[in-house]
Amino acid sequence: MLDIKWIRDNPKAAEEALQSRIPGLELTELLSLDRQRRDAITLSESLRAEQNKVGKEIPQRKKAGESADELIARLSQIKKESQEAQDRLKEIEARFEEIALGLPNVPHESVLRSLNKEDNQVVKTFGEKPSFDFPFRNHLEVADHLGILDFERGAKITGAGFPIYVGDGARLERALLNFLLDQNEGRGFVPLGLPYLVNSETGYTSGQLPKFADQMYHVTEDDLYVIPTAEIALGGLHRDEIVLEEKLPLRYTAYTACFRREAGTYGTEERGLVRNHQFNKVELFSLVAPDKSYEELELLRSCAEDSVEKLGLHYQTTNLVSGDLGQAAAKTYDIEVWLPGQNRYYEVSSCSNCEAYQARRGNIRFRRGKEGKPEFLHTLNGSSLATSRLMIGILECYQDQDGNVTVPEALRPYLGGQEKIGKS
RNA sequence: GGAGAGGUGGCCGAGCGGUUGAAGGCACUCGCCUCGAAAGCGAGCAAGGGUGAAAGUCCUUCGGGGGUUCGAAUCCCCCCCUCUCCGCCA
Repeated sequence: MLDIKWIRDNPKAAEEALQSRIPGLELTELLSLDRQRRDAITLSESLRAEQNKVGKEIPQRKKAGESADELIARLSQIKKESQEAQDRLKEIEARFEEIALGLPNVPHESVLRSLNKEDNQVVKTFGEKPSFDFPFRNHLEVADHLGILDFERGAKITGAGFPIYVGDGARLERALLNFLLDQNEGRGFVPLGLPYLVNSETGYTSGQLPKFADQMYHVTEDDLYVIPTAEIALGGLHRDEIVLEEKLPLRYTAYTACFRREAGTYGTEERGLVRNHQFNKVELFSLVAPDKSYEELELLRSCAEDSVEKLGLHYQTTNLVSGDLGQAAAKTYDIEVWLPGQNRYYEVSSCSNCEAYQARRGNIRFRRGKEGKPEFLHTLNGSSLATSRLMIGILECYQDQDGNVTVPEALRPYLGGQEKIGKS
């Protein structure tokens, strides 16, 4: 949600900024509804004020022993008009919200305005593309050889896109999760175990609802949504709260499974673990004072980068162009690991500053000092990291001639010192 | 899932149809007092929104939504949450 007052005062700037994300977007209807909305509020409230005023005279009349019948008759007329005005206001507000809730965030000034993903700017590169002096196997071939992933049976018990991790595959991924959680906890992020199902209010807060409802699994019986990322649950954590400034920044980390319907991405060449309906991810989430949020974004980014570096994988970090940003983000860094089997970089982390977009939707505020007015704080999220995709990188980049996989050193303590994954 | 109790301001807690946006207390802020502090005394202390240059003014909000009524924190209906007991269960 954007600040309607800001849009009202800077309609041109707002429209231009949003057009860098959605070509041809116009704010004229929103602005017109805003005008209508405020007019309707004024009318409705003045009628209500009169209603209250006349209402207060009635007990006085009665106390004085006079008849109040005439006042009551007048009041019912006012009440009728007032009711009509309120109904009209509700209608206008519903339409206003429908549009306002659908608008994405305004890109930060350091974000290149472009609709072309090709323009994403590489801001950092680590390592180099690995080369192999033996016949290279992609992660599916490695996993098949080692017997550590089972897609067929995953499809049997659920459907396509629900892989099963087997034996050392399961252990390796668990090692990744534990490694990342320990890293993050060491950086001062409070570990949380989160619900995987969220209510619709929480869905709205993060910006997932209403626009992307079709990307989430929905438990209609209880009207709960299955989280596509821990970010959604974390966004709801401090909903409707006013936190004291000295509590900031609030930093959290959590592992959750993530569930995505991936509607509309059917039939891609993304085989194996690249894109699934269920995958695992460790998330970082910060709530900070507005003047600290861009500093915090760099922190999230460096945490994620550091973890990838410790795993020894080649990656690049990009500053996304406006057209590639997620709904809630004002600025996003993607960290992309080179996956030789796909012959391209793939996102393992996305770190975003959502500024006050989510805070406004979820009414998450803070107070400066004891006297200060509550203000919206800024929220940020970053993956750290998507372990399913990391698995691909490890299986492909750490394979040897015999099809075995060397365990990255950073993970060995999490596998009881095991150095190799071989055929079992 | 069944039965009961309850959800009021930052916190505790009164109110149970009409100047109650809400008594009282705690916490907090300012002033007095003090060498300083505590205690004591005095004053202040919700959020959101409309309008206005501002002072102000008006509206909404006592878990959420609907209803009864001229008028609801107070009465009725539905839902959510918390607690206790029973059932079920990892």
